[in-house]
This record gives sequence, C-alpha cells and structure tokens, in this order.
Amino acid sequence: MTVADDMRAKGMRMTVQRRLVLDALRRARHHTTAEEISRSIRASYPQIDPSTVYRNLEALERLGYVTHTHLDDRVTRWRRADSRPHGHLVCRKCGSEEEIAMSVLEPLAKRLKGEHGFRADLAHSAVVGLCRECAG
Amino acid sequence: MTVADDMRAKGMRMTVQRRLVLDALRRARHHTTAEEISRSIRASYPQIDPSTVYRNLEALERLGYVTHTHLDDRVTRWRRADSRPHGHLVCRKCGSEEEIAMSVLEPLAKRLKGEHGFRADLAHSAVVGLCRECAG
DNA sequence: GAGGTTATCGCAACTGCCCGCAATAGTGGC
DNA sequence: GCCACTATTGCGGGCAGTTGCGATAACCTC
Repeated sequence: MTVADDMRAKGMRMTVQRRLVLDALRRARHHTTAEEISRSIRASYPQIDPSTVYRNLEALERLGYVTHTHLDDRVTRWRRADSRPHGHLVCRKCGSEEEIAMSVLEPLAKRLKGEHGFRADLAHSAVVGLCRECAG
Repeated sequence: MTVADDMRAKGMRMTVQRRLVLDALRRARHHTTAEEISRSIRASYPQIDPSTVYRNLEALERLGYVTHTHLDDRVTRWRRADSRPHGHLVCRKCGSEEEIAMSVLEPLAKRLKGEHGFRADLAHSAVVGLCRECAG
C-alpha cells in the first residue's frame, strides 16, 4: 500500500504539493523545520505557499507518516515517523542539544501509565535544563 | 530585601510597568498568559505596550521571581516562582490538563543528572500524550 | 472521457511573541 | 534638588505558524 493509496482510502487526495513535502522530508536526513522544507520546495516551485506546507505536515502527521518535536525555541522540528525515536536534552543557557535513548525516559512513561493511565509521548518535547558545563 | 532593592542591586530599575506586571502576577492565582496580564494592565493603563509586558516577564524570570511553562499550545504560561512547582500532563487529543507532583518526575531528573550531568527542569514543559479516556 | 463533489490550494490577514531604535525616565553622585 | 548616565519604554516591523475564504483540481461515477 503506497502513501497515495493510504491517503485515498482515508478520503484524502494525493496532490503535487503533498508529494513535494514528502520528498523534502525524505531528502532531509534528520529533524527539519517547516521553513526549511518550504524554502527547498519554493526553490523549484515558487507558487507553493508556506501555509500549504504547514497544512500538509499536519495532514501527514495525522496519517502517522511524520511527527514533530519541540525543542526550547519557537520552531517546530519535523521528521519521518519511521526514523528512530529519541529524547532531547536542551540547555536553556548555552542552547546545546543532546540526544538521548528512549530507554532513559521509559521508566517515567511506565509510571505515568500506571499511576495516571496516561500514555506519554516523551519524544514530543525536549527536556529543558542546564547542561553539565552550564550547571557548573 | 524588597524586589525593588534586589533589582537595583543588580543594576536594574524599578519602573511603574515592572510594578504593574508584578501586581498582575500577584492577583493571578495560578498560571497566567502574557496576553492576560497585558490586557488587565491595559484596562487601566492603555499606554503600556504588550512588548513591555513580555520584556518584563523575561526580566523578572532572570531575577528568579517568575517562571514559565509550555503546555501543548503556542501560549507561554507564567507563574510566580514562589508557587509550588508541579508537572503537567496534557492530552494531545482532548486537550485535558492534569497537574502531577514533582515527586513523580524526580527519578528521571536524578537519572539525567547522574548519567548526563544534566540538571533537568521537568516543570518547564508539559508531558504530552493521551489521557486515560483518549488512550482507550 | 465528461461531470459533479469536495478536499485542497493560494492568498491575505491574523496570532503570540520578539527585536531594533530613538525617546524617556529611574538612578547614583554631587 | 539637579545632572549625567544608561536601563527601559513605546513603537513599528518581523518571525513562525494559523485561519477563513473563494478558486482550483483530485477523485469517483457513469
């Protein structure tokens, strides 16, 4: 089942714009921003509006093809859903970012599930704090 | 030592705008938004610019008088630093919010400190996921 | 392949928030 | 009190992202 088929099966349409967003995400090897995707598409197809890119990222996310993460700035980071999930440590002072294994976050997820029935997505937002250097 | 003295000792100035922001934060009993603070101040002092409110919230945060938290929308929540810290569970589907004790988050903070030397502020961003009802 | 339905698009305007700049006004020293 | 210094302000404009709307174009049916 192709992405296009999956979309059609859900009453959605496979448009050129959608395909371009998917391609851009495939080319980007890691986290990307909507602005970056928009810019790379508009280099070849300037008539495609940034808002279309945003809406398509959301649509693809609803279908489970992409996910997004928030670090400690105002920019949303996007990645394909089939890339390996991981957590982020972001230093609020120097801005450094470190990726950490989900296994580190697992015990908290388990506890939230057990005590609150809450299915936590701990890859969704970075853990903010002070890195080793800045904590002093 | 009053807030004003503390500010002066750090080379900052106690302005009417600053005092109004502090007062608004004192009146608000829980999380507030900058927009809310701005609106309540501008009701009486319409000449005070929203950007001034934002800048003052940041200044007061640097001094340690207030902190902010991110739930799962684009709005920053502010509260006085002397209110009891706590975590948040936010459901990405129904939007429900639940407050949780910091003790639940403590073990992760301890582990991040031990394994990565990272001093995590786990009250800074909400844990996003699916609540008991939406997880099904 | 033509036609009708409606998901999606491009556009323009808007949001919460941030920033540069010239004008203003707290502050410490006299 | 008055002055000089400079932190802070209001303002205009920018940024990432969102939304309403009329026009367009994928899709299904025949």
